[in-house]
Amino acid sequence: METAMKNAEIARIFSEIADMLDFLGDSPFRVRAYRSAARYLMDMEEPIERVAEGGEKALDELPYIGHDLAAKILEYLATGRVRKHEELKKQVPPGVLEVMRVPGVGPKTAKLLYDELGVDSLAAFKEALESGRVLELPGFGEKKRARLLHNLELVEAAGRRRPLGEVLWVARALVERLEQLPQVEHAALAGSARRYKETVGDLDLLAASRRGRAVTDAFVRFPEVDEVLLSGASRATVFLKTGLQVDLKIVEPDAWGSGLQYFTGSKDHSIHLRTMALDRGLKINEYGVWKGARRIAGKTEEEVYSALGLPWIPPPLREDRGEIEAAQAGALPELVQLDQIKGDLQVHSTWSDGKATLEELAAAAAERGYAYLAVTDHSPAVRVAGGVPPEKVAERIAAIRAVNEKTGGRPYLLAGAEVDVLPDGRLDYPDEVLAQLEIVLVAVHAHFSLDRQRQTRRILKALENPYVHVLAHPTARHLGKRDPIEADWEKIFETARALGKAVEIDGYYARLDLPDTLARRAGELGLTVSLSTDAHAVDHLRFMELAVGTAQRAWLGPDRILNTRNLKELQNWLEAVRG
DNA sequence: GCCGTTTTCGGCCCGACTGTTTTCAGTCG
Repeated sequence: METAMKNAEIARIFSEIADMLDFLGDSPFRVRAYRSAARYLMDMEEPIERVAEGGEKALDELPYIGHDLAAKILEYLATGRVRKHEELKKQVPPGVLEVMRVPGVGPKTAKLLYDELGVDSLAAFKEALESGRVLELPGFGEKKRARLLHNLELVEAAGRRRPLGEVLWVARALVERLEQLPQVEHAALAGSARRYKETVGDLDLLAASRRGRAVTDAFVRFPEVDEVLLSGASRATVFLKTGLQVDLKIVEPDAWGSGLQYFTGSKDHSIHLRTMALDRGLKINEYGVWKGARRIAGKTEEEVYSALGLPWIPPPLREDRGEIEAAQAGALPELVQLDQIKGDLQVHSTWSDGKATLEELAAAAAERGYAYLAVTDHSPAVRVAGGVPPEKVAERIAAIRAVNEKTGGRPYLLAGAEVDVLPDGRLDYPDEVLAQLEIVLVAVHAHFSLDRQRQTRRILKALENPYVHVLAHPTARHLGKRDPIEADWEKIFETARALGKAVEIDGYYARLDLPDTLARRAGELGLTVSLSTDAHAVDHLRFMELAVGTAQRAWLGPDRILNTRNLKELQNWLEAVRG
């Protein structure tokens, strides 16, 4: 399988260059050029070194990459560094970039904080906010101080945790590399990433080998590794060039199952299991299940669970949220699987802010074996997203139909929209426009801070519109950047249920919205759940795996999921909603 | 720094929101 590790490394360098230029007051257009290139590199699945085989010319042909950045990519691939990046780092204190990551702090504020108060780290920023020293600065008042303090705490709470989707594919690449080592019998991703937890602090990898030292020796020499924290016979901890911490543990092949169980966690789940074991006169550790000095299980995870009289429990359920009791009762839920998904129910095209044309989306969906794809471009209120004005909707629908004509409807593109919910709950398209669309999603994109009551009323009103099918990314959160909006979800779910409408799990890696716990509640209340990627580029379609992982963490089975249905069934459902 | 039925320099999205301000700067999307 292809891996795109270098893409992430170069993206990080370009993104840091952008931040530093921004701080130094360079041209905002140059800053944006670096940011766009970084984002493009992160989005692309093809390894950049593969493109680079075609030389500077091939790189130059990529969007957002011109003569200059092509040269910098080649420089990085040849030397492992970019001179401009190194030079800027001498001019900008590293902590300043952290401060700029606090929402509400841009380059101007960061510069002011640094020049006037010497703020060069998050800690110094926090001190300046708490002591009130910031109030000396022009443009700073009490409200701003309080807001920035809150945002700082948000960033701190997110800590070094990263969205799962930022690291999952990196993890897979490392696992493959481990599997190729001759001393390694198996390798796997463990930890919270295996459980599809929305954010991960570090990566936990497990390898089975009789020669641990040789494995860690090889591992710390992987080209992605920047710094080695420790390396021994049974474990190694490193930092990758992307700043990500990776722990590798090695167990004997006979202990593979117990090692995998132990390092997958969660901690609460494992503690619960160990307590159960003690009640039966057994002991569990990472080396096996023990009866006295005799090992009675450990080669596979199935064996470990079976030793406790339990069926194997899928990792996304392992949070000690009732899964062990359910397993004991033989009542583990059937979970939806990625290969049961027949289509993606929220994607954006070049008609609004997507990077892919309708034709490109159709081709990418066909490649994934999808039967259908809902093209749901933005409505005009989301200005930054180039929303489609109502008078252009008919033209857009015609363009979608034309693609279906051409492809024979394989996959079938549904003419949809992601319609903004205005602050008072009215929708951003009139009913006669909504009526022309085959699928209508509604979503909040602004006015996040309405109080709970007004926010709830706003969403209920949107759901009550007879043309609406799905409430998309309901909480509007952005991992590590924006809190979920406050609303009475119980009431919203009950209303959606009564109206026969669906709620969404948006699988875009920075959203994962509904979050797992709310999605579980939605499932318990009998709601239909729509899975999507919110793709703005064809490569984003891969985030369906994250939507499915989140659905699994929410205990959702295929019968709860709207897009496990075939096209005809989906169309029947869409029509039935409108009565 | 990218891009171009403008091929070579000038344009690059720009309005809403917030908090602070007496008319606006900074940030965000």
